[in-house]
Amino acid sequence: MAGIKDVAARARVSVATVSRVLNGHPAVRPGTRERVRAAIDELGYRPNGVARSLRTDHTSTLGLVVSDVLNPFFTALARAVEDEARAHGYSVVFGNADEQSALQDHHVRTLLERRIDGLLVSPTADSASLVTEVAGSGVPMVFVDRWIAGCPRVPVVRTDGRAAIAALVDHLHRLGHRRLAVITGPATTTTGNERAEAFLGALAAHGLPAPAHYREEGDFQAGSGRRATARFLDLPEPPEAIFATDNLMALGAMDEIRARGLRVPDDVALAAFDDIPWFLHTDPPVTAIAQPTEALGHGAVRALVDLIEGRPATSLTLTADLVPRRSCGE
Amino acid sequence: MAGIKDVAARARVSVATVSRVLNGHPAVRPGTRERVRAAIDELGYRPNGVARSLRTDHTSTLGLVVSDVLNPFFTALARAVEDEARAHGYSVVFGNADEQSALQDHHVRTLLERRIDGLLVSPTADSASLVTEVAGSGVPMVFVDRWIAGCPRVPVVRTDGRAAIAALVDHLHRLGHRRLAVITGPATTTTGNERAEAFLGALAAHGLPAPAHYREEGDFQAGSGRRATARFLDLPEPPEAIFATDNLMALGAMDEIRARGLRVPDDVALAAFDDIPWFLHTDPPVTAIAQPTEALGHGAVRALVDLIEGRPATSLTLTADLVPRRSCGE
DNA sequence: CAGGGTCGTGGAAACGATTACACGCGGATT
DNA sequence: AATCCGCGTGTAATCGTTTCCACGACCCTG
Repeated sequence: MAGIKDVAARARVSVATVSRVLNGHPAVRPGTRERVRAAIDELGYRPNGVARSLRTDHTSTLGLVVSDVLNPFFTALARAVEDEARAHGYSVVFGNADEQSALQDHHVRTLLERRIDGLLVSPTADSASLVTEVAGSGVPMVFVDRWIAGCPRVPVVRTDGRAAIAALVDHLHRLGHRRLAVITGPATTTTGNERAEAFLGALAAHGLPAPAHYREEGDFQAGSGRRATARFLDLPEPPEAIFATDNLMALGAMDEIRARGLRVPDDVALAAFDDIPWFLHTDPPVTAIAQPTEALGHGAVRALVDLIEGRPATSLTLTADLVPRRSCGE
Repeated sequence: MAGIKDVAARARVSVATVSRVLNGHPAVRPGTRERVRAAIDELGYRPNGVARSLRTDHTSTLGLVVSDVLNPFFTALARAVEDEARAHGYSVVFGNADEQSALQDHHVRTLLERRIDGLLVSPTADSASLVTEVAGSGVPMVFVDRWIAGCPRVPVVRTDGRAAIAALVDHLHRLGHRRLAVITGPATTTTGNERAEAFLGALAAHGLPAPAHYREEGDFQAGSGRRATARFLDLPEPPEAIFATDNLMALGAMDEIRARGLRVPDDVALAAFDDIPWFLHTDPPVTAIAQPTEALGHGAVRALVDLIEGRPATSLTLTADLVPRRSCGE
């Protein structure tokens, strides 16, 4: 492939001049600029970003490590991140950790070797990971959705679902449900903890019981939601309502409920954290807690870009909304 | 950040030796290797992939440009691609074209500048795009799912849905539906055309009518499915069944049907191309044509890696299966 | 008309790795 | 004993850019 030297030769200028027109440097005579442009077109020259990055020490690339691409929440987030990043002149390299901390480390490592300018992470569990180490190392980084406690210098862009969860428990209580169960995320994720605690707190506020067997830990994937639901339904006194702390576990819960020939909400009510388009069309439509996913992605990128460009970056906490549908009853 | 020189100094060897242990070159005395390893750890050294890529002229990176990340089919594909790529030692940079050819070009351009080793594209419409130009330029490239006619040297990894579509028309016919409508993809996409033609062909084989007003062109996004369905339902004699050629347009169709207070399948039957987990839980479950998405992603990466490593690459055509559910009737 | 700016351009030194080549040393071969 | 070979290591060129500095031409000012 043609290099800058070839362009220079063809345009009868030096490589320095070619570089200048490439980068929009003003001190180039219009005529010269035209000659260079022409040479570039004729040769089909494309600047070598690798060489440029080596020289300038930045790659115009952001890394985004999410825990599960198949989760519609994260794909929506990824899309929002990419849009905002592009608006700032960055591209995005994605890594899918599949909820495994080893895979997460793998991606962080390769992203770092690629010398991305900044890192967006929605950390999975295990805080003994590379992420903690990197957090201290000066690489611009921001947590999105989830975070790791004890990384004080890393901004967090997330949504606080506590009010919405309280509203959900209100809603369930008003519909007459008293035995409420929850499928939490891994105890090692912040979101998992926060959502579970908010739920338990809301139960207490209503004077509702919160026995240990009405709480199962899942891993944010459909299979675990299904298994947790099976254990609930096997109880001598199964819950009247189940709250899944993410959409995939809610999907698994529906699987199990349906497999047993039970009906939502008549036999058991269901609600989920994270709203997604499909919830409108399930049988019945699922009441969910909607995060402002786009704002989350945009805010995270803005914080990261601030950090990269040397401005102070701010954490950002958004709020979620309850979207009642039929899956909890009338 | 520490460089190879710092490591060399600390281990009291030359940079060449450090490079050798980095790359597993055998001709290093075990003792030396150990000293270097220790120095690397102590400094927290991470090789600079940018410099390495410049020197070696490869980046161990593949580019994947899909038309819509929010489409579950493509996110499943992306995941399969990433898995297989990782198994071969490559990482993947994704670009989301959002069905816009300008955005697609943008991504192709930046990927090329980043000097990715190979490109996987599911091209959107517009064949006058950069993609066609690149196809001829010697950059390893393979088309996945969709392709562009007239790029003879670019392998295509895709699924042939014709048999499954014929089976679907059989299925609909057997259930008593006679007035069948189709929402196609953009005429400029190969998949859009193939699916529409297969459907029309199957109608003809059954002696069913195929009036022009039973065919609407969508853009593979939910909104267009909804609008097309609205036009169908406004017809004096609306169709008895609607076939959406992708899952998002099917979602839009359900939106519209439900908004009018009609029921699936009693008032109108619905089927979709591309099966996704949510279709099991919609009301009613929708019959779909399932592509072997994983095999598609894996096959595409293998073909691309073959190309990159100088082996002959082969096109691959898989087949799809009809998964009957309740949305077409009993 | 001398001195000082500005403007457009070119020469060459980085950036951080990989790798061809050279070298010194010890053991085996003759 | 002379030669050769292979092993472990170092020196330095190289990849394709950006960018600092220098330089000549020109214009302005005093």
